[in-house]
Amino acid sequence: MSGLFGDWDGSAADARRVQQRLAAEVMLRDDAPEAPRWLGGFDVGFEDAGAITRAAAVLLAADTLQPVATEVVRVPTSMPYVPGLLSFRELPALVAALERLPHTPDLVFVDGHGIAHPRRLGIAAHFGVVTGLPSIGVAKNVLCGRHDPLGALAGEHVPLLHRGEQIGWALRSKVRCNPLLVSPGHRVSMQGALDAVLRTLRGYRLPEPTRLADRLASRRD
DNA sequence: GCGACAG
DNA sequence: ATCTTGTCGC
Repeated sequence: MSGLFGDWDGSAADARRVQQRLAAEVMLRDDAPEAPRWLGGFDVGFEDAGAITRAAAVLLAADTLQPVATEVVRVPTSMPYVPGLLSFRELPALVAALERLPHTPDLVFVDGHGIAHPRRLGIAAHFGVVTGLPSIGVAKNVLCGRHDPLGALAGEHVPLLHRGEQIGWALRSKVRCNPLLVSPGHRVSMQGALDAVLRTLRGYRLPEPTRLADRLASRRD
């Protein structure tokens, strides 16, 4: 593949065309050959009033969920945030951080949506397609679609629907916290995405991979 | 035409 | 996303 965005000409209209083309390559089946050994957590933050994009990558052992390596990459911010085009702004930094990890993750969790996107190519799905890695999107807010009211207990979940199809799940990951929006990115099924997030929750609203990356990207750690 | 709109 | 301490509620 020629780069993260193919032959994108830089315009918003063309970015949407590129998304439609890449969305056709998304694979929504669990085809992981074996039990994942390494998990990856990815998120982006900003410095200098947005002038610098700060990408964080965390590698965790799948069995213990303990971090074994972290990477932070800082690059000049290339474009403003445009709803629906988040990956064009954040993906380059995230992939750079991925390439610096000592091991390639077997399954990746990205802060943002997977296929729960107008053209079914949120940043987690885009990340998966260009890297070829199984990926899952974990977002804190809805971009498109809607869902029924959610129960108050941790673990309760309902489908996130858009144009008559399920694009993800609204998940109460922790009591008294707003639900998470979970959606498959690439090489993961709808059920597989939910199961993977449930398995990596450890008492916080965010699953460990994304929670640790979040702390690094937002300067807190 | 009028809102909504990941991070 | 980010600017930012204490504070209300469970």
